[in-house]
This record gives sequence, structure tokens and C-alpha cells, in this order.
Amino acid sequence: MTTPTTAHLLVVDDDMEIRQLLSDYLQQNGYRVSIAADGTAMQQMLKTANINLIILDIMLPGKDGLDLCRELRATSDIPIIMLTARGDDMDRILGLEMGADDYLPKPFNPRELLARIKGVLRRSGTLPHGHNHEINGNYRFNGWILDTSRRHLLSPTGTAVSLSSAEYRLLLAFVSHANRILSRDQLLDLARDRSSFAFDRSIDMLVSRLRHRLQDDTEQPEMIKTVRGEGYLFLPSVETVT
Amino acid sequence: MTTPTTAHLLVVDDDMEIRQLLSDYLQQNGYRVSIAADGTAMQQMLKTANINLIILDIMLPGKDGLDLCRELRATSDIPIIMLTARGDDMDRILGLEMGADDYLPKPFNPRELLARIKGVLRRSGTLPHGHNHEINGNYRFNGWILDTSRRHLLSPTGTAVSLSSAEYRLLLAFVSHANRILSRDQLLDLARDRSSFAFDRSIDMLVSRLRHRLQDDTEQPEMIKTVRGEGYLFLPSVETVT
DNA sequence: CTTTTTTATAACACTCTGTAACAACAGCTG
DNA sequence: CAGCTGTTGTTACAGAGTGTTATAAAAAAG
Repeated sequence: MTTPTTAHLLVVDDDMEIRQLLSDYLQQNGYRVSIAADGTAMQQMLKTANINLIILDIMLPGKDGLDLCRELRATSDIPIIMLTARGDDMDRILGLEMGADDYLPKPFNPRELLARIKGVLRRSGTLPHGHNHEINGNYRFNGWILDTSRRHLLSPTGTAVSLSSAEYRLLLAFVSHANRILSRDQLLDLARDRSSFAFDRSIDMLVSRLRHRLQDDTEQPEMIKTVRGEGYLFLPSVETVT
Repeated sequence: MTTPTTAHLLVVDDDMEIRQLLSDYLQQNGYRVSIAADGTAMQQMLKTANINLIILDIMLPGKDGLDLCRELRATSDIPIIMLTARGDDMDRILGLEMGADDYLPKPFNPRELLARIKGVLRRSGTLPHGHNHEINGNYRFNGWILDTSRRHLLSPTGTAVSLSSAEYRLLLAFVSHANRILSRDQLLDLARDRSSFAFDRSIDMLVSRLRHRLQDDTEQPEMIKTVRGEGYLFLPSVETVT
């Protein structure tokens, strides 16, 4: 590898040998690498280090990788590459759309892992980690502009649309997690006031109000699509503007 | 279920009633089933029969299920599904660490047990399974376009056709496994909501609804053809578009 | 040709979602 | 402080989505 990189990876696998092997290999290729044996160790690591990408084995003792992946997605946009056993039920896993950014069946060629890591980091724009509400600037989608400094929405025709504070937080959650199915619980985590413990159906109401602001049709949505039994999906491709 | 299988299961449970109930139910669903009341009977059975999968109650007189599981793992790779009391996460964790392949809390829906059995057998490489979904991109067939990022369908004339979630998942299963006969069970695995354990006949209904969306004639199908006794076949050649 | 098996679909039951209406509450104004 | 305004969660109910049952039609078997 010619280009130096400073990305910090976290390898989560219960097999010590694999953990060490991957860690060594990735370090040789210029990455900073931390390791964790299970979900709790992973959460611990995420608190103390600024992780750019997680490599997550789907088979883990206790909570499995799918659960962890879903939980992570509730609060974070850190890219995830899932490792699965070959011959495993990949169809099912992919169908679940847990929000992993890529999948790699074991056993794999280490160079392929490297390629995927590069690809995922490139696609994610190597965003800084953390909760969602940190970007200072504007988001643009379908001609609309969400102004995060003024907490303000501009329609494609340029007129200002006022948003209540809950509507703003919800829209921010959507634009910063676009093209991914978000469950009601995840949306509550992302959009609600810390102090409130709302019934998760209250998100429906908020979505309805936000759709109305965006003049989005429920039946043929251009922006917020309902995925029955799973949650909501923000369709437009979102551009961050500074 | 209709697909024949020759897997040989061993049910280990000290409760005679449960043993008999499970045995009957699993046999009705095409499995060969043997039973054992405790660890010694289990070991005896393993010597005399070629068992493909063990369903093991964690609560047993004498040596309990965890011990048996660990002993088995010392000498054998036979897949194990553990049955335990609901809500006991400790058991689940211990079971998985001891090498169980899956875990099912009692009381359970018998169909869920069937689903787990199928899943474990497939993962263990005993049964074949299909290829992978593409994660991103669109599919084109007969002029139709399935847009996976927006989860909707465009007709040859360019009009948007809305699909329900289940219809979308079924169509995705078809286009990503085109020109292959897919059994009802396979389609259920690929298309069902992960929390539901439906009868395989419910696929018929879904196919019927999807055909209607695609304006496909049942008698002279251009897309979804029925293969009597085997399942369904997606006829068009599918092109993946990015 | 009759019987049996399998499939297509209508009808139904049940679940999930959209939203109107209302209640509770906060902030503002006079 | 009363009264107004806007926000936000809850309740209620209509309507859409989905699995099951029932039944007729089609295909295979006898």
C-alpha cells in the first residue's frame, strides 16, 4: 500500500487467534487496530477510542453480531463490515438489512478484506464518529436544504418552512442516516428529547407531521417511506454542504 | 411442509409427553426422529444411529444439558439446538459457549423450532442453499425495473408500481435467484418477515398478489411460472443495473 | 372417466400504520 | 395572572397489509 492511512479499526471476534491474525495483518497495512472479544468489550472500546470502522464477526457468544449491529446503528454511523461463515445463510442475513456496510464470507483472502475496508471508508467519506447531531453545515436532498446552524428548512422554491424542534430532530436523524431502514426505537433514540419516554407509536405522528411539512405523499413517498413491520426509510441521496 | 428431507433428529428430554409431542410433530414434517430420556440414552443412540442434529433440553435429571453439550463437543460436530426456560439469558450464553448451534426458549411455537432446525442444518452444510442478494443496485427484467434503494417497481411504460413490503421481498428473492426453481420453503426463508413463521401455503397468496402487480397471467406466465410439486420459477433473464 | 393431489384466489381475521381529535403543557402577551 | 398560541404525546378509529381457511379449478394418477 502506498497511501498512508490513519483510520482506526476495531476487530470484534471471539476467536483469539483470528483476532490476533487480523490485527497483525491490518497493522502491517498501515491501520491502527484495536480488538474486542464480545459486545461489552466492543462498547467499552467505542467509548474510549475514536473508531472509524468496525469489523464484526456475526457469530459471537451472547449477543450475536446482528443484534450488536442493529444496536450500534441506533446511535452511531460507524461503518461496519460483517464477517459470516461461508455456507451460512447469507440470503437471510442480507435480507435483514441490519445496516452493515459490507459483508465478507469466511474464510476470506486477507487482501479482499483490505479492499472492502478501503471501499467502505471511501464511501462513508471517513466521517467522524459519534452521535448524529454534530455536523455543522447544511444538508441538501431533493432540492430541499436543511440548515443546521439556523435549524431551518428551505423548500426547493426557496421559501422557508418552519419546523418544530421535534420535527427538526427527526429530520436530522433521517438525513444523517439516509438510505437505511430505521426502526421506531432507533428514531426515538435519535430524535426524542432525552427526558421524554414516549410510546414508540408517537414517532408515527411525528413522521406524519414531517411528511406534511415536506409535502410528501404517504402512498407514493419521495422522501420518507414506510417499511411495514420494520420502520421508516429516508429515500433521497443526501449531500452535505458546508 | 412439502419438501422432503432425510435428516435424522434426536430429541433428548426427560418429559415423556414433550418427547412424544415433538417426535410426532417433527415426523409429520418429514424428519426421521429418535428419542432419548437422558444422557446415557443419548450416547447409546448416537452410537447406533447416524444422527444429523440433536434437540437437547437444558434441564435433565443427572447430567444436565450443558454438561452433555460440552461432552458432545469434545468428540463430535453434530449440530445442537438447546431448549431452555424462557428469559434465562444465562443459559443461552452458557449454551452457546458450550458449543450449541442455536437456542430456543420454552414455550415455543413448533413452527419456530422447524425454522431453527432448517437454519442450523443449512449452516452446518447438510442442506444446499441459494446464492446471495446484491446489496445495492437495480434489477431489470422484461422492461420492468426493481429499484432496491427505493423499494419500488417501475413498469415498462415507466409508471411507478407500489409494492408492499412482503411483495418487495418476494420479488427481490425471485430476481436474485432467476431461472431457478425455488421451493416454497426457500421462498419463505428469503422473503418472509424474520419474526413470522408462516405456513408454506401463504407463499401462494403472495405469489398471486405479486402476479397481479406484474400483470402476469397465471395460465401463460411471462414471469412467475408454477412448477407443480416443486415451487416457482422466475422466467425472465435479469440484468443488474447500477 | 373418476379420484386424488396440488394450486389459485376469494373471503376473512388479525395486525400494523396514518392521521384526526384531544389533552397536557410551555411560552408569550397584554 | 388569564388567555392565546404552538408543540407534543395519547387515544381512537379507519384503512391497508398479511397469514389462514375454504373452495373451485387444474393437473396427475388410477
